[in-house]
Amino acid sequence: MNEGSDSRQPSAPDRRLAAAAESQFRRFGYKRTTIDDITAEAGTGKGSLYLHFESKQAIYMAVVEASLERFVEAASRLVDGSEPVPTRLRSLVELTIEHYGHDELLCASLFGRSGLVDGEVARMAADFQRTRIRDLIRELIVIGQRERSVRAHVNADAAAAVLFEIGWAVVRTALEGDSQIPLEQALTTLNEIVGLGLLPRHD
Amino acid sequence: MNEGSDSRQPSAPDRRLAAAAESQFRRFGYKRTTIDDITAEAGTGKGSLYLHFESKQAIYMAVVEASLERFVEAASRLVDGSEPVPTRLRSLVELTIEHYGHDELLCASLFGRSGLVDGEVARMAADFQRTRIRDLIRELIVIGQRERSVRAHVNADAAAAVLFEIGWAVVRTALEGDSQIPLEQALTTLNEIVGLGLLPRHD
DNA sequence: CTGATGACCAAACTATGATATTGGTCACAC
DNA sequence: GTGTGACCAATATCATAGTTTGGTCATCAG
Repeated sequence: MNEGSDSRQPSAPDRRLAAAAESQFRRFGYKRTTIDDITAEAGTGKGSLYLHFESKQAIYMAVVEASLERFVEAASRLVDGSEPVPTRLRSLVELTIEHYGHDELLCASLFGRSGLVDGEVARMAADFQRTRIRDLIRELIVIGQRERSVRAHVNADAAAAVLFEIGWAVVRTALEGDSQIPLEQALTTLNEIVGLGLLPRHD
Repeated sequence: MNEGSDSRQPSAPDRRLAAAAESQFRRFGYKRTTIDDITAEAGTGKGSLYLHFESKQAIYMAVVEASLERFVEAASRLVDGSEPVPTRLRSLVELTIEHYGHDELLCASLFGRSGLVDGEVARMAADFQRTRIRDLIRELIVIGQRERSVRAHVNADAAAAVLFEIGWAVVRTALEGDSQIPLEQALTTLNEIVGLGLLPRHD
């Protein structure tokens, strides 16, 4: 069995299908990609797709999940860092802007403003991403509380939800280029407010 | 001249047109309200509308501006209060939720999720509302800094922009009923983070 | 003469029917 | 037993005819 440089290499069909799907979804978006597009690129018959994935939606979600894991790996390294929690939060926001600014597929499904994907599958993909990112924030708060660098009085779930909304607003504004103030200033101000609060401190 | 209880009372045509427009826009939304609807209710000819307002958009914006002033008056009373700034902020968020939950016309133009209004005029109306609310927040911060109850180090413009995004996210989530956590808890957590920050305090 | 009116019209929108496309299925071939 | 692609119901798209509407301005009334 020669498994050399043949471009139609005999890897598992589900792998080939997933890779073809990612390629087609990134080029045409969910709405315009057909099952025939995917299976032609994967070199399988149309019906074979349903041996491995339940539906067009299911293979799209698989692509979204794999794409998001790339982001989550980088983000987890930030969460595990040693800087103050607000600084790590700021870095997480920056990484999100950077990553989503380069990943049209994730961006389209999370913000839903393009013609590339809409309807139920877009909602599912967005919920998945939101939940995953919110979990990262929660983890960061719990770590901070364990390190005693975050006030113990803060409820981790509620704070994660609130901070997610905050970070998401900044990310959305940055990606839409629709900001009232420069991004750097917004991040700095956010860092201050989230870290130190508005009230005077007597540290 | 008997100006008694006649329903077609001889008030100024621009007043009658504005009132008729508000009535029709609230009932049918911008998209479905026609100029004939408005002028029929106002008791004028169709062309008379253009003696007082430049376009359908212009009369809609006049209605939005008048409606928003009702909200701003109540909100200004909060801003001028004497409680801690984060508490006033929280009250402002609560008032916004309350007011927008009852004003479908403002809500539709600000959030743009209904079929009542869309396109350029919705953007204009939303920008107007955002700017006005952001100004209220800025005023609150400046007052707090003057009272020395807000840290002087915070840039008022940047903080107003960031806090607006924060409050807006909470308002939107509350009105969409799509929250991960109870609203009361979100408001409490928001109050804590915005007021005290995440970092330990040695007050 | 001045201001109000509503008929008019170009542009936009809507409805409808015909046609094309596509996700999913399964009988058939290997 | 497994993979395939023809098939089909459901959905989407397109073309066309008809309707509606924002804005204009000639006309009329006071």
